[in-house]
Amino acid sequence: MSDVYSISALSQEFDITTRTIRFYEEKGLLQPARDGQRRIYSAADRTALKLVLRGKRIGLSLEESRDLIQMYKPGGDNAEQLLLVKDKVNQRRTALKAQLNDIKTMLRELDHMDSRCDAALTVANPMAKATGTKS
Amino acid sequence: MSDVYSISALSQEFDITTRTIRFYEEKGLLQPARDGQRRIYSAADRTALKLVLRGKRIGLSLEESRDLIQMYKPGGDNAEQLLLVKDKVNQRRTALKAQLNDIKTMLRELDHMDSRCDAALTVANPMAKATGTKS
DNA sequence: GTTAACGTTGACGTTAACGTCAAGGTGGAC
DNA sequence: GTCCACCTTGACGTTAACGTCAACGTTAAC
Repeated sequence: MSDVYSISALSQEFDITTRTIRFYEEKGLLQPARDGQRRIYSAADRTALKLVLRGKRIGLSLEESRDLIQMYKPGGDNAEQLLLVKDKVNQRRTALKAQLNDIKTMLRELDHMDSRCDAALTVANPMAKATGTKS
Repeated sequence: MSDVYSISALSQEFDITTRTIRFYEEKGLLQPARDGQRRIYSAADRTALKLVLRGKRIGLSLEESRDLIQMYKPGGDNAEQLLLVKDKVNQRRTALKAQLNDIKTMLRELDHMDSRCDAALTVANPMAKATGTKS
């Protein structure tokens, strides 16, 4: 429950290099506090880092993740800002839904290929049982 | 229903440059036939290209897409090959399911942010109606 | 027969996202 | 006080995925 972290602690937790973490700071994705020279990461910084890494896993660029993090933050702006954020949120949501469909389609195709492999294997060796990995 | 395509026809259809298509060939993702010098793309080539582009949308590298395309192809190999393919298929499937969960989580968070924007807007201006974009 | 549209092969440039290495500061353990 | 593990800031290198440009072949239209 120590709610501050060193750079190496975060790098170990998420299995990334310290260089990567510093790089994210260069790009404006993180703004850790300092103790003298040393970087001190808060729980919020850690959360932001998690967001970036999840963003990477789903194919977002660092710039896109930075925008998302920005949207997460202040919240209490004027109406114009809020509408702009809402718009961006909805754009991203539309993109994610499309991506979700792409993934579902590919999963169906992989299921299909798996079945066909099983079929071919059964023909080659009717005694062996297919390993059930589906769903 | 013309089942062959020129490089520019495909580039227009998918809104990519001809350079990109040639690059994919360099990387072994496409192997179009030739009419003299000219590249001739079959329906199968076109399908492979679609797979690559979908792969990109969901964050796959070209190398990963090439592997997937390879798995789609022959089918009638020996048992050892088939088991290897089955294994790769299942690895990819596991990864895609994880990615699917990441996306669903992010979609939920975006929904949440959208609601909070609406709430903040309603406080600022109780008369205006929120634009329903959800689900 | 020449022009315009389309194609070809290099070859070099660019951007994102880090890796790698050098040179040095710093704080606690002994 | 002197290691040593950890941290710092540069600065240059690298890989993937193309963009861009030059120089040239080809073919259907006029």
